[in-house]
This record gives sequence, structure tokens and C-alpha cells, in this order.
Amino acid sequence: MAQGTAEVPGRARPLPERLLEAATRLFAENGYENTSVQEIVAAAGVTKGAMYHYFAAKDDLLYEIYHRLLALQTERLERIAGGPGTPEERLRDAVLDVIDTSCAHLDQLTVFFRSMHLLPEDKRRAVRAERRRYHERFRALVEEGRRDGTFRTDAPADLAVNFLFGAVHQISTWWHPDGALGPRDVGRYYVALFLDGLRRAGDTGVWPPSAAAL
Amino acid sequence: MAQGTAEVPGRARPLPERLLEAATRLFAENGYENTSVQEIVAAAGVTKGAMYHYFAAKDDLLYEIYHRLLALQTERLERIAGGPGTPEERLRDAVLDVIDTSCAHLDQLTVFFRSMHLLPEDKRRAVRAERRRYHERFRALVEEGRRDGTFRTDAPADLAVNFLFGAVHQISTWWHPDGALGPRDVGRYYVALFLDGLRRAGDTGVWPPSAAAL
Amino acid sequence: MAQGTAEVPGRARPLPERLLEAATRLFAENGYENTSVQEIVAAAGVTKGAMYHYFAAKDDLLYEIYHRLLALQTERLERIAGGPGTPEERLRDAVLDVIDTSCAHLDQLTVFFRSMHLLPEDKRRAVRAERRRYHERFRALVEEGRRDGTFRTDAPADLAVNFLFGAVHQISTWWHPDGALGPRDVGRYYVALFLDGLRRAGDTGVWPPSAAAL
Amino acid sequence: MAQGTAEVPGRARPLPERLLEAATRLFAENGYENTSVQEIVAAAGVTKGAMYHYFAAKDDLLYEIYHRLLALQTERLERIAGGPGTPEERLRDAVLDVIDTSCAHLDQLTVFFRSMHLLPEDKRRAVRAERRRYHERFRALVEEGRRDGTFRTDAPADLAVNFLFGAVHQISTWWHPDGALGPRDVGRYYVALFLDGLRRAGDTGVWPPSAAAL
DNA sequence: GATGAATGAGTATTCATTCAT
DNA sequence: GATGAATGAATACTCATTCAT
Repeated sequence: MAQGTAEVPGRARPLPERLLEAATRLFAENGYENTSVQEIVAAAGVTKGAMYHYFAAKDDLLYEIYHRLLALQTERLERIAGGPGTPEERLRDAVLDVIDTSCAHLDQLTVFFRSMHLLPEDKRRAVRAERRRYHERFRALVEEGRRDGTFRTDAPADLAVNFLFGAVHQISTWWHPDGALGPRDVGRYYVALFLDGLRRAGDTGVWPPSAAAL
Repeated sequence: MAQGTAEVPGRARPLPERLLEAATRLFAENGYENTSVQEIVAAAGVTKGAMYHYFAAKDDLLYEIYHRLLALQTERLERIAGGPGTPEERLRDAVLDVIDTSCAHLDQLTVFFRSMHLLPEDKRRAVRAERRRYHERFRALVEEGRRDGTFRTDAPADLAVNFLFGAVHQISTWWHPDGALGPRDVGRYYVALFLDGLRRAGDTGVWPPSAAAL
Repeated sequence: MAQGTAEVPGRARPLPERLLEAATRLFAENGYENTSVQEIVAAAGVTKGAMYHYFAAKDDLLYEIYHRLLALQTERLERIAGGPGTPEERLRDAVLDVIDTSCAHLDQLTVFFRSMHLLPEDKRRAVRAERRRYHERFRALVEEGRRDGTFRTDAPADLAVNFLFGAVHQISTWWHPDGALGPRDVGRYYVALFLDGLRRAGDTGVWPPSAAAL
Repeated sequence: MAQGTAEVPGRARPLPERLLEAATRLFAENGYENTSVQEIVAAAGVTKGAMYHYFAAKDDLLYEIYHRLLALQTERLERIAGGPGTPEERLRDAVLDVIDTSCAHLDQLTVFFRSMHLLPEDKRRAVRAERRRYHERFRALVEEGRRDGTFRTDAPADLAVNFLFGAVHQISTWWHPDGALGPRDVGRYYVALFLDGLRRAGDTGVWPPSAAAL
């Protein structure tokens, strides 16, 4: 009924959504610790009591931000990884997709990597479990590609996935939606660098792990 | 090599060092905002007054942690990058070295990526400038390798460096000194993945992806 | 005797009763200020709106607890005090009875003495008035016994009643229904101590103390 | 140096004392739960930080109030109970003394009985332990008097002590320093009532515990 | 150089109560 | 009768920093 507070035409967004949105933006801008609950509720146009009606604590907002991002990415990954195509094609598509969604949810990503350590132990454990599942799905894809002879086997699959995730997360520190490169540009380049590094290669002259100096 | 910071053995280390050491450990364990000045001085065995004698503010500790890590890594990078060998050899050594020092200063690295955004604007700008210089030196090395035909030119050098840094920073989230892999193991694998991805390659049959798949 | 408050067995007790019962238990366990309205209504299995339908404020629950206990005790006292028997016999029976009902309504008693001061002024005045009436009825009984020569007159009757009430109230701090002494045991002992102290006695050689000792 | 804040001539009272004094008065007037830390520090003329410099929590003030009162009364009791005189004389003096100190520390006594249940579990346990020691010392005195044939043995000594303490605590609910009765008046009457009740007595005609009606 | 008492501005959270439905 | 979302005012507690000694 009260459509007055709606900013997009149609229906007023539910309050929990508006609170999470405001929190995400403020956490990304100023950091979780430098954002007061007061600022969040002011940005959402309500009072503290309203927020505590939906979220038991400030860190519930943080948890929910993580949880939603992870749920989204996990769901997309599972769809792609379980779809048709060679392991390499599916890994390529998964990387492109995670970069897409990372760019589309840049604030969440920023908050995630800066502030996960601020969650209380139980919630942190929950996030880590969700994160592990995501990681494992990616790793399984890499191992599929190793079994079919596409990917190198001289480096642990786990480590390759960490290598990739690092690169992807880093995106939140330098990429900007108004910059020269769109998400798909970044995706193409990252796919090139990552997959060419991961692919089974002949002796390149740089890499004998046997080198005593190492 | 670096014996320079070691004091006379058996002697008490100077107070500023002890304070920074305590702060680094506590910031890494509990986060900057969850660590009180009182906890830091207690861990260093002194009182608040002593700390404020050496550091004008709590965030000076944070800044100093960043500054020292960056100064160390920049100095090492410049020595390696300016040394003998092909660009590829020097880049390889630089990557191995940054992984070495990252593992050796894991707490600093952790604090760096979690808490840089908590610095006041002026100090944050200073850190960013130092960081940029470091980044630029790495990029120059990549570009040397592009000019001599070793590295691919179909992805921006900037982006390749960001790609690498992401992977390196990520190390602080999964690597542990007591784990199965030593710093050199991680280094070898990362060098393999990164340099094989960066090296000029023939058509691998996967790239570019067909438009339909995107 | 008092079967009056029992509803049809098997039927749900009326809501106000259930709310008061829950409130009494929670107030006794955790204190009035540490018990939220939310906890009370949850314990009674309803929502806040339902409670506010019957009680205008949280302190109405508190007042009602006092009021019911006082009404009960006053009614019983008046029946005993106005009944047959010597003043001493009636006082004895009144003491036994107040100990009985105190043990039977231990939670109410506990709440009464801990939290009466938390009532708003007007309700506190109302409770004090009811309480005074109760006190006065007891005092009148003592004075009857003084007039007929049974009780000592060398201590104010008022003070003797306060003396007794203190002892009775204290019961809520040490007595427990599962302990070795039943309400009647406590009653017998208290009657002995109180009435033997109150009875007119010859010079016992101890009293008055010599001035020096004081 | 700064003697300006001193209200009594001589030295400025130390801040912890002033805080406890203010807290005691306010807790007695308005109740612990209705007294804010802000009110306490305002009454003591300092800021919150100063209070938290000395007391870790609001309930530390409460604990300290109890602890000091108990320590005082225990010390006095032990001096009297361990002194010269018959058990009856020492018990008489102890009762007179506890009434004296109760009247002299009426606010503490009020707070004690209203708010002890608000202490966190560990502090409550500590207070109970101190309280028990006090109770036991009193009980030992009663038992001395039973052994030498002065006091009745047909009621448990424990119960007699509880009986007495209830009467004494009650004093804080009706006695006022400006009233007609001084502490010594109250003491004399209470001693009379209590000791005459406790003394071994012949059959008084009211007390055969064998009475079937009981 | 160093202490520690004191400041004061800030924080997350609680909760009795209201009111449109 | 009853719901539950929302209010708004209050609360205990924290902590970086200062400054007289």
C-alpha cells in the first residue's frame, strides 16, 4: 500500500532486502567496523528496532551478505559444472561466470574478503563450510580435466584452484565498472592466463622442478 | 642474508620493534578493530604512555606494518629485477622471492589485505603510492619479456600482474608453515602456473571461446 | 479447601491466569527487570498483543501478583483472627497459616520482597496500603493478647509484628519444598520461638543488660 | 592537591569510595535496575570512563557493597563471639551489634536484600560463601548456649539463626533514623523477643509439638 | 622516558509499548 | 480478540587519546 518509500516503480522492496543493500554498500565503502548500525538503518530509512526485528545482530547482516553471494555462486557453478561440454569448456565457462558475478556483486566480494574474520566463530564456520563446498566443486572440475589428459598433473589441483580464486578475488581491488575493461574482457584474459597455465605443456625450458637451485 | 635486523643476541629488542611485533600478531589474530591499544602494550610488556612515545596513534602501527613489508618486498624486487638473466628468469626469481617473503611474513600479509581500508585517507594514499611503485616494477619486468618475445601480448601486462598478485595474496588465506608444502613448493607450482600461462603460446584450440558459449 | 481457583480439569486455564503464573515464575527466577515481556508471553504460549489486551503494562503483572497474594493472606488472617479461641491460640494459628501459605506461594513471596520497589509510585502506594491493613490486623491480635495478660507489654506490639514478619519473609530465602522440613515443621518451630519470646515472662536474669555491656 | 572536590574538610575521598557511596545511595533509593551508570558517575562528579577504570562492571559495585558490609559484620561478630562472657551474653551482644551496624548501614542492607539475585553467578556464589561463614559463626554461638543448657534444643539452631536474621533484615523496611526508636531501642526489644524465645522454657501450655492439630 | 588516572565520544543492543491490520 | 512489525528512548560498556606527575 505505502508505495511512497519505493525507489523503483512497482512494489516497495521488503525491509530486510533494503537493509542488506544499505549494509553492503556501507561496509564496502567504509569497512564493517567503521559502519555503525545507526548509519545502516538511516540509509535504509528505518529505526534500529526495525533492523533488530529482522537481524539478531550486526554480524547477521555480514553473514547474510556472504551467504547470499556464496549461494548464488555455488548454484551457478553447479549448473555449469554439471552441464555439457568437455571439462576444459566447462571450466572455462565457470571461470567466465564467476568473474561475471564477481563484477556484478563487487561490493559483496569486497566485504567478503575484508571482513570474514570478524564473524563470530560459529558463523565463520558456517561460511567456511559453504566456501569449501564451492572450492571442492571447482577442484573436481580441474581433476576431470586432468583425468582426460587436458590439464597438467604436476601441480596439485587444490593449489591451482587457490591460485585461480586469488586472482578472481583480487578483481575487487582494481576493477571498476566504469573502467575500460568490461567483465567479459577481464574474463577472457583471465581465462587465457589461467587455462594456458593449467594446460598440459611440453618442456618449456623454464620449468624443471628438478632445478637444484629451487 | 638479512641479518641486519637482528640485535645483539640475548639483548632485549628495541621497544618499537616489540610493539610492532605484538601489534602484527594481534591484528592478524583478532583484526585491527578488535585489538585494543591496551592489549598491544600488555603483549609488549609496557604501558600505554610508552607506546604513545613512539607511535602517535594506533593507526601508525598499522601504517608501519604495511610500510615495512612493502619496503622489504620492493627492495628485494628491485635487486632481482635489476640483476642479471633474461626477463623470464628474473620474473621467475621475483615470483619465487615474493612467495618466500610472503610466507615468512604471513601475519603482515594478512593484516595488509584485511585492514588497509581502515587507515585514514592520508596514510592510505601513502601506502597505495608505495604499492603502485612495487606493482610498476613488476609490470616493467613483464613488459621486458613481451618485448623480447617471451611473453604473450594478447593480455594487458597490468592485468597479468594483478592476476599474479591476487594469487600471491591469497596464499595468506590457505598456506600454513606447518603444512605439507613449504614456501619453495608453493613457489615452484605458482611459477609453473603463472609463467606457463603468461608465455606466448600457439593456438590451443580453446581460445577464443565460440561466441555461442558466451 | 481452596479449590475455587481450579478450572474444569483438562480445560485450558484462562489466559490472564496463565500469564500471571508464567510471570511469577520468571520474575522469581530471573528478577523483574531481567524478564522481558517477550519471555513471559512465550512462556504462556501467546503473543504480546494478547497480553496487552489483559494487562495495560508489565508492572500490572507485578502489581497483580502482590495484590493476589495479599488478598489471599488477608482473607485467611481475618478468618482466623475473627474466629474462636484465645488470642494466643488465634495468633498461633495465624502464624502457622501464614507460613503455610508462604511456602505454598514461595515464588510470589520472593517476587514481593525483591521487586516491590520497582512498582510505579501509585501502585506502590496501593500495595503498601493493603499491606498495612494486613499488618494492623496482626497487631490487633497481639494487642488482644496483651490486654488479656498473655503477652508481654515491654515491647511495642508493632515491633513484635515486624519481628515476626521479617522471620516469615526470610523463609523464601532458605526454605525449599524438597528439603527435610515441611511447612508445618517450620511453622511449629517458628511458633515456638515467636510465642515464647512474646509471652509475658518473669525476670530471666539476662534482661535488662547491664549498662556497662552496652 | 586539588582539594576542591572534597566535601569533608581534610582530604578528598578517593574516587572508588565516592563511587560506592553514590551507588549505594542510588541503589537504595531507586533500585539497582533503575539506576543507570550515568546517574552514579554524575552523582560522584566524574565520567563513566573513570568508573570503569576502577570497577569492571556495574555489578562490581553491587558486589563491593555486599562484600564490605559482610566483611564488617563478620569481623565484628568474630570479635564479640570470641570474646569473654557466657554464650548468652555474647549472643545478646552480637544481636545488639548487628542491629547497630544494620541501622548504621541501612542503605547497604536494603540493597543487599533486594538485589543480591542480580549478581552474576560467580559473584553471587562468592557472596553466599561469605554469608554462610557469618551464619555459621552465629549458629556456633547458639549451639554453645544449647550445650551449656541455656538455650532450648527443641528447634534446630540453624532455623533459629534464620529466624533471627529475617527479623534483623526486616529492619531496613520499617526503621528510620529519624523515628522514635534508636538502634539501641530496637536492639533491646529484639534481644528480648529473640532470647526469651530461644531460652529453655518449661511447658508453656502452647507448645507441645505433639499436638495432633499441627 | 614512562606512568596511569581520567576523558568523552561512540557502540551494539534491549525492550516496553503502539497500532494498522 | 489477536498479530507482529516498527518505534524510540535508554543502557552498559569500550577505547584511543591526553596530561599531570
